[in-house]
Amino acid sequence: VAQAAGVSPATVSRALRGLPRVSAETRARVQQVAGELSYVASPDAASLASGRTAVVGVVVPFLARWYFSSVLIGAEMQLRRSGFTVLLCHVGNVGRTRSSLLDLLPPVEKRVDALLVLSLKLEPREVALLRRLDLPVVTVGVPAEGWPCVRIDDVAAASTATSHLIDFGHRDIAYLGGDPSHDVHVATPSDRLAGFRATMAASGLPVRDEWVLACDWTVTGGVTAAARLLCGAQRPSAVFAASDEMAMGVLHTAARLGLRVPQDLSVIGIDDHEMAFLHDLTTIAQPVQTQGQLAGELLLEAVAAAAAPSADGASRPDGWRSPAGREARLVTAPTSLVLRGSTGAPSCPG
Amino acid sequence: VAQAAGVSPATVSRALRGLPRVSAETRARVQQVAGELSYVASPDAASLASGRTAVVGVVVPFLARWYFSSVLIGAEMQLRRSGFTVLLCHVGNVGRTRSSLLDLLPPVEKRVDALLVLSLKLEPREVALLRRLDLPVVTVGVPAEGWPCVRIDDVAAASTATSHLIDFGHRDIAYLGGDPSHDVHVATPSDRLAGFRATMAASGLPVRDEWVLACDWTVTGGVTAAARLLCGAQRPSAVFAASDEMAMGVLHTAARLGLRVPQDLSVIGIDDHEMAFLHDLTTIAQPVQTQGQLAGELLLEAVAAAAAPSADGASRPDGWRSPAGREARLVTAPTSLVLRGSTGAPSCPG
DNA sequence: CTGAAAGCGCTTACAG
DNA sequence: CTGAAAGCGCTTACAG
Repeated sequence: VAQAAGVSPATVSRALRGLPRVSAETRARVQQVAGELSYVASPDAASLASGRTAVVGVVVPFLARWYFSSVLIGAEMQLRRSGFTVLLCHVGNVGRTRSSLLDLLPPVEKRVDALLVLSLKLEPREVALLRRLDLPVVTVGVPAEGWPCVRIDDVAAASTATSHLIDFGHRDIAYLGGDPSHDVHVATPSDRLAGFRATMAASGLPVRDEWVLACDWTVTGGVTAAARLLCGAQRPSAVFAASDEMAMGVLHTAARLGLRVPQDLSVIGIDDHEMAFLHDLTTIAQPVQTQGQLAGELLLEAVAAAAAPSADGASRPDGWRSPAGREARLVTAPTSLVLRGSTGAPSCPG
Repeated sequence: VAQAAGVSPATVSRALRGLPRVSAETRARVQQVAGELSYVASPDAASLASGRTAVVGVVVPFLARWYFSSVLIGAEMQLRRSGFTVLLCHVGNVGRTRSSLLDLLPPVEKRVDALLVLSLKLEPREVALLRRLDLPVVTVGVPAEGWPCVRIDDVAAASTATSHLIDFGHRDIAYLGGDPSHDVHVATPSDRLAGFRATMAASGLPVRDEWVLACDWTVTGGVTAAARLLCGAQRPSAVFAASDEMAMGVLHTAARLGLRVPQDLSVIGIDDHEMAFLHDLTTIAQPVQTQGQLAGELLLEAVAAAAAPSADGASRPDGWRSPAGREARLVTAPTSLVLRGSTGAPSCPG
């Protein structure tokens, strides 16, 4: 350590961290010496002594998908601004099953101050683990277990998309988005399906079971699902895909089948994926990176609250605590319809 | 700690880590108790005491691009297999400049055993910092400073792509890929441009300066570069884009201009991006995730070597060390031409 | 094979 | 405002 600079380690510690009880003069000297030696405090020792790590674990199921990597970026930038670093917890999937948080978290749990969980469907044992860890948790995409959450209004987004198709005169509309029961581990926003169904019902339109397709949310998933959907004798005049990646897959299959878009088939997605414009895809845009940023803020708040619970807890009568502070914060990001060329009126309505 | 289990902390430590000097019986008991208490050793304390952290920092310029997130996944999975965790060092870019490793590394440097650097153009001061840190470093994409590196043979890949176009009869070929001097911070594989030039020269074809375009390696970058390229009076009959994302942008612009592909314009890229097939894009495939995995392996080797340098160093005469061990390992991943519909013979050759 | 002791590099009350 | 002391939870030689 840099005590060779003339003072005690305690003073160095205080000076470098900007704590109050140091004279300006001493602080300046310490800072200068530290700079010259390019000294950096060891975070491990600091966290051992202080109990805080300044690290946040981010649990993410698919690092390589646009949505997840974008959320991650947003969160990372926000957290870094406050001096936090991101430790990756990639829930790589092996075949149809994914690695469990039960295996993933142990090397991480004592190294982080909080956990950010992106759209993961948690098993009961995983939830139990998370609770036992007693770390602040924030989720993105789908509310879970009463933890604070950042997401969009999936019902409204799906409703907007569905209405858009209905307004064009479509009646035979298919939905691609994953029957929740089929999804192994990603917590799909099942509200999107609910929004679709509700909007169809409100317009007096039937939803055919064969036209509600489970899909793994990837481009290739969209390709194969669309093949099933569009090759039958009866085919819909429009498809609402719950993600742009699936929608792109649908467009690809439609093109291979010689279907004209939007005359023979309209397609709408959700996301406004960075490549959606290449396919002239109409979609519901959501601010993905911003959601990550908001999640980062929520997490910072949660860490602060966990660090100083006595601030407004101990000083008040016991009953006071729960009513105000306990409400799980639910932040809803705005969405908007992005009109492009993949939707239009059906060529032979009805 | 779980010494409530009957033995000393030292024994617990040895038992749980599988060290030799413990009886099978004791070990079993300790493991059981630890399991019941769901005890996990604190990595911070461990690293403080042992000097090893089991964490690797990954420096990545663009988290949201397919290439980088795929490499990251590959590396992460490989590292996790050996008990290592990934700490993210995202070099977010602010406008035309990026945040410096000088700011990024301090919170990370004492927390990691090694550093993986993905295609980043390092400034002299950053290189100096990296050297001073004395951590094992491995790079991906572009060899740097003699550190071990995983990449593809960029010259060969570019040569294959260029030859492919020439074989179709193209003579007027443009290159999109970033003049190295224009690139602020990503270490573009300038070998690709070199490979292009060499192959053109070998066929006696001229390379026009206006047809070698700097580009930021994104889809939108490809769109705008192509607009510049294809609107002029003189336009090439083929474009070789150094990445699929740029190539997709070119295809988009070509379509808007009413050019037929491949009759009016052939386009080839490099990557075999997961969405390349949607655009029927001919390309040079590279195994991206695998490269990440290989980089992870190299990093593990480097960590092991750093941990036990005396193993074959101290026991030999001094001169022995350098010759054999110092060679920087350079792993080259294979590439292959993926033939799709975006390339063909020009409609009016010559 | 096992335990007692020292120490990793910080931070945190506690005295001055 | 500053320093001396204890301790964070492990690991590592060193004795038994």
